[in-house]
Amino acid sequence: MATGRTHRPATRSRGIPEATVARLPLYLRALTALSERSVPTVSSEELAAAAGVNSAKLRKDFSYLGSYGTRGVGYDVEYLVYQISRELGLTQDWPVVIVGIGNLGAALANYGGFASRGFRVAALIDADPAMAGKPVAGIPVQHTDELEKIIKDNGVSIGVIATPAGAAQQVCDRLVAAGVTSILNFAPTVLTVPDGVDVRKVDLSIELQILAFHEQRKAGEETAAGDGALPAATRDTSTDQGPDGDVPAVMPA
Amino acid sequence: MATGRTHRPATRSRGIPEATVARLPLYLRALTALSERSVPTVSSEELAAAAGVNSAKLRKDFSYLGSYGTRGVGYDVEYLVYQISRELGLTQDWPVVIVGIGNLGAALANYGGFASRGFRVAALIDADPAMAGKPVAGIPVQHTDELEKIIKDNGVSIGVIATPAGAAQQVCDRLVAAGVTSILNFAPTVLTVPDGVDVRKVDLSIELQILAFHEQRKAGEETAAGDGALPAATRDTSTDQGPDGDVPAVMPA
DNA sequence: CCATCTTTGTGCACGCGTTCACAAAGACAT
DNA sequence: ATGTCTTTGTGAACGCGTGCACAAAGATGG
Repeated sequence: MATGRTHRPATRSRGIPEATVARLPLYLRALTALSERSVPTVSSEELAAAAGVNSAKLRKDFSYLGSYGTRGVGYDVEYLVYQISRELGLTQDWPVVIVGIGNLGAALANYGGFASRGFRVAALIDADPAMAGKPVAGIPVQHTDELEKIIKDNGVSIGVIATPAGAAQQVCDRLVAAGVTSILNFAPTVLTVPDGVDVRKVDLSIELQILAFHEQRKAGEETAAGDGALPAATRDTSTDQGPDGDVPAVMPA
Repeated sequence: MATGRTHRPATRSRGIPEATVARLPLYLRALTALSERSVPTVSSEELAAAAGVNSAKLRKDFSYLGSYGTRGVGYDVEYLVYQISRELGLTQDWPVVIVGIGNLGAALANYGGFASRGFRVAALIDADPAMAGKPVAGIPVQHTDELEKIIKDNGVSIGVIATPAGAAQQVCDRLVAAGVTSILNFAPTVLTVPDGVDVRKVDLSIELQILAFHEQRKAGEETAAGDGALPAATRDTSTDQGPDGDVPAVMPA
C-alpha cells in the first residue's frame, strides 16, 4: 500500500476481496469520465486500459459484484457507475471531519474530490484557539473542545487526521470515543485503535522512501557491477554520516 | 501507499520483496524514535509492536537484509538504523521537485518529513506566471518553462506531481523526458509512463471510498441481525430502496 | 434458423506474502 | 564448562491475488 494497510486479517463476510475493493474507485473514476462523454457501453479491454489494470483482473473484479456485462457487447456504463457507487456506499452522504487545519488540512478542505462523491466536510477542527472562527474553504474552523459535540450532532463516522504526529493518537482516541469508526490518517504515526475501527494511512515520507529504494537499485544496476559482495562485516554503525539530528514527529501544520 | 501500485510485476533482482520494502520505512521510523531515547537494543517483539506489525513478519523482513540480530538479546538499534537507511538509499541526498504549487503543493513544500531524511526540495514549479518568484516554504516558485533546465541542472530523478488531474499526464511526460525516473503522483489520474519509470500514487478520494465501503458494511451488519443467513439468493440489487432518483438508466437484458 | 464473431465469466495453476512453530544460537549464571 | 533461558532466523504450510486460456453467451448477418 501506497498506502498503508491496517486491516483486520480477513473479514468473514462472503463479500468482495479487499484487493478488488481497492480498485473499484479506479473503475468508477474511469466510468464517470466515459459517462460524461455519453459513451453508452465499454468493453473490459477498453475500461481496463483506462483504469490502468489488466482486463482479466477487471472482469474478475466485476464478477464479484454480479454479472453486469453483456457478452459480445461489454458493460453498460451508466448501470455500472450506479452498481459500483452503491457497492462502495457512495449513494449515501458521508459527513467527514478534518482535524488539524495546517497546510495539509487546508489543502484537504479545499480538495474538490471530497464533495464530488458522497463525502461532505461537516467540520474543520483545530487545537489552535487563534484559528477558531476563521473560515477555510468557506467553512469556519472550530476548536478541539467542540470535537465530541460535532461528531455526535452530525453523526460523523469518518474522521481525517492531519495533525502533527505528536497529537495524532490523542485525537484518534477522542474521535473513536465520540463514535467515529473509520479514520484516514495523514500523520506519520502508527495509530492504535480498538477492534471494529478501520484505519487507513497516507504517508508521504514512506512513499518517497520506497521510491528512493527503487531509484537506488536502478542506479546500482547501471553503474556498479558488484556491490552485493560486502555484507556488513565492519560494524561501522553509529559512525555513519546520516541526517543525524533529524527530529521527526513534526508534520506540516 | 496509500497506496497505489504501479510496479513492474517482479524484479529479477535477488533482492528484497516489495512488501518488505514498503515496511522498512515503518521500522526505520520506530527505530529512530528509540535511538533518540538512547535505547541500545530492541527485541523483535517490542519493535514490531512499535511499528504496528507482527513480530514474525518483522523477523522475516530483517532476514532479507541479513542476520543483524543477536539471539537472546535482540537488535542493536543504531546498527539497524544505519543498515535500513543504507538499504533504502537514504544515506545519499535525493533532490526532489514539486510540480503544482496549489494548496497541496504548498503543504508538501512545508512538510518537514521531506528534509529530515535524505530528501531535499530542489525546486517548486508552477504553471501560473503569477506564482513565479513568490517564495513558498522559503523557496521561490519557478515557472513550468524552466522545468527541463531545473531537472538537468540539479540532477533530479524524483518528481512529485501535485497539479490538477488535467495537467498531470503532460507534466509527467515532461518530467520523464527530462530524466526523472520516479514519480509520486497526487493527481487523481492514471499516469502512463515508459518502462523503467516508477510511479506511486497517493489518492485521497480513493482512500475515502475504501473507508466508505467498510463503513457501509459495518452499518449493514449491525442493523440486519441475520445477514449471514441469506447468501446471495435475493440479490436485492437494483430493487433496493437506495437513493431513488438515480436509478440506472438501462437494465441490461 | 443457422453460422460466425465478439466479449464476458471463470476454472485452474502459479507465485507471493503471511503465519506458525521450532531448532539453533548466543547470553548469562552457577 | 555446563545448563538454562531468551530470542533470533527460517522451513513449511496455507491463503490470497493474479493471469492464462477457454467455454459459454449473446449479438449480428445471411
